[in-house]
Amino acid sequence: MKLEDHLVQPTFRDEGQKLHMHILVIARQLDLMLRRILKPHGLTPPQYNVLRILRGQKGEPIAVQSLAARMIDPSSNTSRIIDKLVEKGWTNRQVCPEDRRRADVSITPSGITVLTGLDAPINAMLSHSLSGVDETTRIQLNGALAHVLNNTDDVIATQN
Amino acid sequence: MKLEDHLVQPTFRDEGQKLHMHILVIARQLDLMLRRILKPHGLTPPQYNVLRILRGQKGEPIAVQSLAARMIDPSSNTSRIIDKLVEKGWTNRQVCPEDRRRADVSITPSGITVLTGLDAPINAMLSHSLSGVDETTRIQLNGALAHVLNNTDDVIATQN
DNA sequence: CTACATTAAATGTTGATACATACATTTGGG
DNA sequence: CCCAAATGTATGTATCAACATTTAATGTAG
Repeated sequence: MKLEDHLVQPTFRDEGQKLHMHILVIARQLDLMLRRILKPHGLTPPQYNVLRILRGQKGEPIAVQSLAARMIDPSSNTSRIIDKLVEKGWTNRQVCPEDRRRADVSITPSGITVLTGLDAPINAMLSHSLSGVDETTRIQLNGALAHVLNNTDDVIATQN
Repeated sequence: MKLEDHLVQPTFRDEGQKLHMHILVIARQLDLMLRRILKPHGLTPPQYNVLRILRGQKGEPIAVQSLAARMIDPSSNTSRIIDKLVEKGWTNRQVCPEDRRRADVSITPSGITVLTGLDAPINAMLSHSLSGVDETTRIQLNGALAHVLNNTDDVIATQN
């Protein structure tokens, strides 16, 4: 199904507009697919994102703000996302002894287990979404998108 | 700012993973920038999306479900999004005479005015985000992303 | 014509999100 | 040592979204 069919639109003004729409619609699709895989496990995409980061820490606890900086969606509600994960027993949170403002977060063995079960279906989904896009094209895409990301950063930054 | 800095991650497993992250992070950035432009006007991105579609109808009313099909984010809350726009006097909604289950929606002159004022800043923002990406590259990107979109559709469709 | 299914839209409910603010703790200048 | 500013996290609030259900209108089989 082409982008035009997705948006029931015969043509786009130019390649730039089409590119924006492609990015927005694909991001939306990826999010939807991820949500469907996660839902039976009681996880949302941001929660999954946090668990992935914690697993990457290999046992090293991490402060909430460092976690937020690594998230795809660095919302200001990282605390509440962690709340949910703690409730389910997938993460630990404890006040950092050196700086009692900080909260150290880490993943539990049970959290690792959940992630392990999700690895296969999620990798399959992601890999399927890129099937038919060869390595050279992937590298080209990343190169161009790095440029776009750099441009958007300008705007975001000047308004902070 | 590179993707690696955004996610405070030294490297990515492969180009595919990087591509996914690029798409998700850029979509997030575009949404954030759009939100910032719209907020002073009391609009959210989905509301803006609806107004754009209605303007594209050039006066022709459209049913709620057709509207939903054209939206970037075809949530099931199109009714409530229209509620907000009607409250603000930017759209009309009236029962369709031929099929009284349907509700015909159209944009008001005041809605057109709001959109007109937004055109310049939003086009500037979008065009800036793609600056430095030449036409050839844009076409290549769209070609590859059309492929990706096609792949994700498989997954979405088979689960409907 | 009635009964039942189907369609279109609206709404109830629950949970998540953005943004602003509050609270607690630490830091650093005087 | 004290207090103002900065920092790290949590929470209040309003909005928004997803999903399920409801209401109303139309289509269709017998």
